[in-house]
Amino acid sequence: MASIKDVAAEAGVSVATVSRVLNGHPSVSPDARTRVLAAVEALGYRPNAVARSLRTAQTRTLGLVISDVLNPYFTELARSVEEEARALGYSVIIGNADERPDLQDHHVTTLLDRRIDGLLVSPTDGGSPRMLDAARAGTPMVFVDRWIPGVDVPVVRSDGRAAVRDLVAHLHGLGHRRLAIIAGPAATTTGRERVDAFREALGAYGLPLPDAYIGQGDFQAGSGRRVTEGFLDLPEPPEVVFAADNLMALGALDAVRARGMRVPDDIALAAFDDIRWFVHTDPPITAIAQPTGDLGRAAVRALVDRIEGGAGESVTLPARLVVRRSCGEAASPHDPSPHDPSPSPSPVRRSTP
Amino acid sequence: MASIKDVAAEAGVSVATVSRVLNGHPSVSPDARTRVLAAVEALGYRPNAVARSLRTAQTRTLGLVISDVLNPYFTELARSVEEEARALGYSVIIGNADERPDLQDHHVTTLLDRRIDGLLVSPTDGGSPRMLDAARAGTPMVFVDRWIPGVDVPVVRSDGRAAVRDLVAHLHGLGHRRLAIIAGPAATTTGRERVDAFREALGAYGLPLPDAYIGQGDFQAGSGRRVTEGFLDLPEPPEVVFAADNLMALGALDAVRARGMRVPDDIALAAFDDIRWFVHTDPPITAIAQPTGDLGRAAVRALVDRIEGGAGESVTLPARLVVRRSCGEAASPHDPSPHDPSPSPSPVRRSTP
DNA sequence: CTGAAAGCGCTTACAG
DNA sequence: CTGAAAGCGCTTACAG
Repeated sequence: MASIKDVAAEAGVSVATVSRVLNGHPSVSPDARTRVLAAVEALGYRPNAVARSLRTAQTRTLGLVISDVLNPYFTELARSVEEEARALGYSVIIGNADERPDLQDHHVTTLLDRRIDGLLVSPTDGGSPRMLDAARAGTPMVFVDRWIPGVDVPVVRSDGRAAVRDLVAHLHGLGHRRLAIIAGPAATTTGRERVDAFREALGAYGLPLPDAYIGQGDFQAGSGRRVTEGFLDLPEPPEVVFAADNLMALGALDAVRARGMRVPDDIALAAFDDIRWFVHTDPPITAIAQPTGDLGRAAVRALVDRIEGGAGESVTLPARLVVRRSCGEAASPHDPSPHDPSPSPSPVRRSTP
Repeated sequence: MASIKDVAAEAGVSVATVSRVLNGHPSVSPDARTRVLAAVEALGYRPNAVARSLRTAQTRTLGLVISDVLNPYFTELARSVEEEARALGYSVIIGNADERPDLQDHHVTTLLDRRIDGLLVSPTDGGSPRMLDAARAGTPMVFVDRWIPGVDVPVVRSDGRAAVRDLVAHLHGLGHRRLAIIAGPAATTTGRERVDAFREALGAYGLPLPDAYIGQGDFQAGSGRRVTEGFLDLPEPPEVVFAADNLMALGALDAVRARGMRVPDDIALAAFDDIRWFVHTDPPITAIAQPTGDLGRAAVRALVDRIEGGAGESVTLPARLVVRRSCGEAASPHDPSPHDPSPSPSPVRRSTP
């Protein structure tokens, strides 16, 4: 592969001059510039980013460590992150932790070894030593979606509290009183917060959230299935299962189906994190939708701000409830939720007779 | 951040010795080794991968350019690629082309500039000049899923021919005679092959595939919707729509639903590329499943083989038909397809009454 | 077993 | 405007 030396030789100038034209430095004679450009063209020369990074001490690369690529929520997040980063002149390297702290650590380490300019992370756990070190050592960092309390790092996330309240209001209005939740790992903020928000919203209606109605999941489908089976085995099973993410909702659906039961007739189901397929599941699933694309973009802007020496503001965006049919029929033919600006068909429109 | 010099000073040895112990070189005295290790520990030293790459001319990194991260098929492919690469000591950088040739080019260029050791690509189009150049220039490369004819690069893919034949047999057995397809871009091999396989399979039953029944899609949901609307507007609409990927099937579902029609009663639907949600859609969707994980792993092995000077064998794995209910009820209570080793519930088991 | 030195491909003060 | 030179952080023949 041609190097800058080859280009210099071909153009009859020094490597310094080649470097200057490549970097748009103003003090280069028009003649030199054209000769260099011609040489670049002739040799198909492309600057070696590795060498450039070593010299300039910046890689123009962002690391993104997500908890699970197979979760459409994170996939969409990753896509918007890459998009915004590209717009700002950065590349992004994604590390998938698969909800495993050890894998998360592996990726953080690898990314740091590559000297990425900044790190975006949605922590799988309470924070590995490596990540905490990085934060303390001053690596520009921003948390997205999930975060670690007590660490001085901006966090870009969405607040589902209001949406969860809307959901509970919706469920209560439908006559449901025994509501259960499949929680995410207690080590994650989203794992804890969604349970807290749910409990709080239930409290407003004088409803309890007994321990038996809190199933411990891990944000993966398998746990959703197991927890739901446990709920169904209870002497008094819940009337509603609220899954704290879409994959656990998938597992819940599997469990209900395996018993030959039906949603919402036998048990209602709702999920955190909306996905396109929820419109077409049987029945369409009521879900809380995050402004995923906005989160990804805001996170990148905050991180780039930090990289450039800024403070990197934290951002919290609201989530919203999207009512469909998985919790039962609405009382009126119109959407009872004033918080649903969804352009999707009215929830009472049935896709099955 | 501590450099190798700092470690050498701390340990009281030369940087050469530090480098040797870091790289497991045998000729280092036990004493020097322990001192170096202690210094590394004390300083929290981590080798700079950028510098190492510049010096060794290898990055231990693979590039993966996929057509669309939002497509679960590619997400799963990416995951298995990363997994196998990690097992072999490589990192992978993913570039998402979003089915756009210009974006694909951007990522190929960026990846090459970073001097990745090898490139795995599922081309969005007939092959950009940059990619063709890279292949010709000897960059170790392997095509996954989609490929470009006439380029001397191994391809790891799955052959859906037999599964498509099974699908057509299934449809024919159900009494369907007017079968349509939503094709992928003609510039992609999978876009062309799936139509060819479909036409061929129809031919075996003496069924035609008229132009009006070939809709041109782009592997995105929107095109699936538009094409399906076109089909439904035909004086003689098809009885079956076969979507060449899962996202276009989603669009088709949207279109059918928007008309207040039902699958399979009003029109049957089948898709290429199975996803977990297809079990829970209304109705469960009959699909052709690729051995995605195996493809990803085989592709990495082929690429690493190339990188290490091997030939990098091409691999073709069979896809299989998974019958569900979206094409109508099977005649017997048992799965009529002998090609479906799926552990999923029997296709005639109804999840809705 | 160990260290001094060269060099990977760049960028960038410093002189001119 | 231009070039020679230093240096980024490593690895690795070459001598000893």
